[in-house]
Amino acid sequence: MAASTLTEVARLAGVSPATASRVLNGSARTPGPDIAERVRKAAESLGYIPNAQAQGLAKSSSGLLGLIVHDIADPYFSAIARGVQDAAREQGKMVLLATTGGTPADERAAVAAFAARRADAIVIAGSRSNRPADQDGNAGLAAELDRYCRNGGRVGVVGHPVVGASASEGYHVVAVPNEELAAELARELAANHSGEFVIIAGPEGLLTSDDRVRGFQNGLAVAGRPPAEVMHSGFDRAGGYEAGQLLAARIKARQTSDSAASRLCIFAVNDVMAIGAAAALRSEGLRIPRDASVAGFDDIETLRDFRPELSTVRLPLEEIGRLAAMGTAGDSTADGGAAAAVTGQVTLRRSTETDPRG
Amino acid sequence: MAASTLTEVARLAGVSPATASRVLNGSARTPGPDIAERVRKAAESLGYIPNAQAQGLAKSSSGLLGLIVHDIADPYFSAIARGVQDAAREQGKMVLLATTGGTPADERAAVAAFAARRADAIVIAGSRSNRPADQDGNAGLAAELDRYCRNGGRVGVVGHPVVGASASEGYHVVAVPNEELAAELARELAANHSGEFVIIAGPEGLLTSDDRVRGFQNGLAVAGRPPAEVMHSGFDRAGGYEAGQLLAARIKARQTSDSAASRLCIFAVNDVMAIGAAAALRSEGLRIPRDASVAGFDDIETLRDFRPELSTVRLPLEEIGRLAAMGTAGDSTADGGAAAAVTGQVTLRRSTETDPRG
DNA sequence: GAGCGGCGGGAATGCGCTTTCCCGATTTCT
DNA sequence: AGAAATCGGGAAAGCGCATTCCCGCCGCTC
Repeated sequence: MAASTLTEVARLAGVSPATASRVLNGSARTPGPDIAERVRKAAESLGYIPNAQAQGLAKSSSGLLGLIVHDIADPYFSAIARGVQDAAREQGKMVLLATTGGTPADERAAVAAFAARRADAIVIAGSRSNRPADQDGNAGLAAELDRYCRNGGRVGVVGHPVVGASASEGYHVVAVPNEELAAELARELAANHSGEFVIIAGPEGLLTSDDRVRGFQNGLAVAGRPPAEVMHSGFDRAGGYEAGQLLAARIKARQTSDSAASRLCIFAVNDVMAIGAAAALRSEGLRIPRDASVAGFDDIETLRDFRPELSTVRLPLEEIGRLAAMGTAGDSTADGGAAAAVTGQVTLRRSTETDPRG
Repeated sequence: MAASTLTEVARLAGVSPATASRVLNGSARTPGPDIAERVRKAAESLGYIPNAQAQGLAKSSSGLLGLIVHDIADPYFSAIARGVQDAAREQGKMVLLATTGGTPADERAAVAAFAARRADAIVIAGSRSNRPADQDGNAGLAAELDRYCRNGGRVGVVGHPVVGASASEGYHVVAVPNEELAAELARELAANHSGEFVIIAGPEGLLTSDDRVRGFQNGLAVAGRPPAEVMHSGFDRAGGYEAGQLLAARIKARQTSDSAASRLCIFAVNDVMAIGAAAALRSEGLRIPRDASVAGFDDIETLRDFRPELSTVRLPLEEIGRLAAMGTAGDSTADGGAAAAVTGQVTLRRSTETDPRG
């Protein structure tokens, strides 16, 4: 018992399918009011729901917006997803979700699937990777995206252009000033911390992580500080926790050997890693900011109630998602490859206070 | 420059479209190996991507799974979304996302949109509402869902059946034992708390909230305690915060007037509300669990690093999403209206400790 | 060796809708 | 008033694919 079709509606209304189509789905030509009314009534009584697949097939455009994220349950991505969803709704589109865990091969598959569904646009969130192991995957992804663009698809990328993608038109990237903001964070921290800095980074090759590391080091340099040691770990809470454990041991060793040692200042390249690191320190009996400072990046909303309040860089995640999605609308050459601008804000809070009461 | 079509591939391979279709998309009849090879090569060289819309139109099934949530950025929903996404992937489906803010009217629209896209199944997460104001909306939603089911759609609901929906086949609900678990939580808390209980609930009529409140009260009764006062507020952090402010004032008043007053035990019907309440108390200079106990519900992953650790009821959110999505697969009468079972676990942590060192 | 079943392939139809093209009936302009 | 422009509606041709039906060919049996 399939849903009723436009033809049935037309027959019931005593008009041609063409006319029914014109009245029910926005057309340039609007039939007479009496006829329109009749059609509408017929549609109503039949509970007619237009078949979007058929519509899409006929006008070759689907009203679909593909969204690719690493993990929808990660608050970073879900915030972006909200923005994308918002924008999509405004454009009268629906969003198709794909989660890939950040694997270029999976991302490629997702792009292909979106292309198969003839999605009008694709938004890719999530750090690009430059690891040697992802070389092939990236090439494949780039090829797939290029093909998609050549076929008239529009793509919006959050953060970095896809590695190796030729910046053909239809491309749009929302640039996040990770490097600049990390540098600013470093400078501000350096102004208050006399001690040593350590960076807990994600896997080497993860562009977002690399950018933030580089920016932070630059900021340190500007402030006349030596470069911070960089520890590579997972880009998630577990990675932060792991690195935190290592650091905890080191901090404790230092405290005993050299009681005057200045506090370590730890910069984790994202908030969840920072939380992980903080948890590790705490589980080792260390307190923040008394025994060490900890800063993150992103300013994840759900984490704002964390104590001590995390110093971080606020990123307008939802806005970023919006922009990425919005950039895919409109005429295709308006901003071929152009980058929408987004700005963040260094936000110093308790976790890096230097007059530790805690 | 649209993507290449099956016909083009067929022509290039020197076969008929029928044959090309048979080799490229799983068919019962498999053409000879030599021909298959030729077709595959042609497809490859043309970068052929099957048009899912056309496929769907032809075999009337879309490979789409619709997911309806209140807000994808809410960790509760994003956890469920992950489970749904997982299940969808296993079934070779893609998920279509719709966020509605919990408004039945919007939910109805989303169902209609999914129906238009001929989604094979729809999963609805998020508390059903029974408010008088939602009466009409609920009726509309129920009608839309029924129509969808009659047309062969399958729907999975998290928590409660949609208000007013006739349990036709194709329906599947993942029951969450909110009431039982809340009762258990109440009993366990009552065993350790001699003081008064207060419940911070969501808006009246929100089924999930109501269930948890009812369960909690029952548990209290079983433990020989008088019913707790119920404060209604928003179902989110802000709501919890607001209620928390009121309670903070009360707690402080009590502390001054009656120094021997026992600590209040606050049950917020979900974790984010509990966090909000805790934040409010803290901003008023109160400490948990020293000045009051706080418990939540859901055990949101991102909130596990909150301090004091929140006592709550662990719900296997991801699993719930999986089950809801899985339940929509397979033959339609297997469990007409049946409920998949899910169980949670009361998890007492620091926020309700009665020997407060904090 | 003639008849028959089976198999590999193609022609054709239809999924439900949009849209161009066309045609008769009004209008409108010179 | 006659011609041209306009409008309101219908017929029909796809959109890209799956699938049913059909046909020719092969090997098989008796």
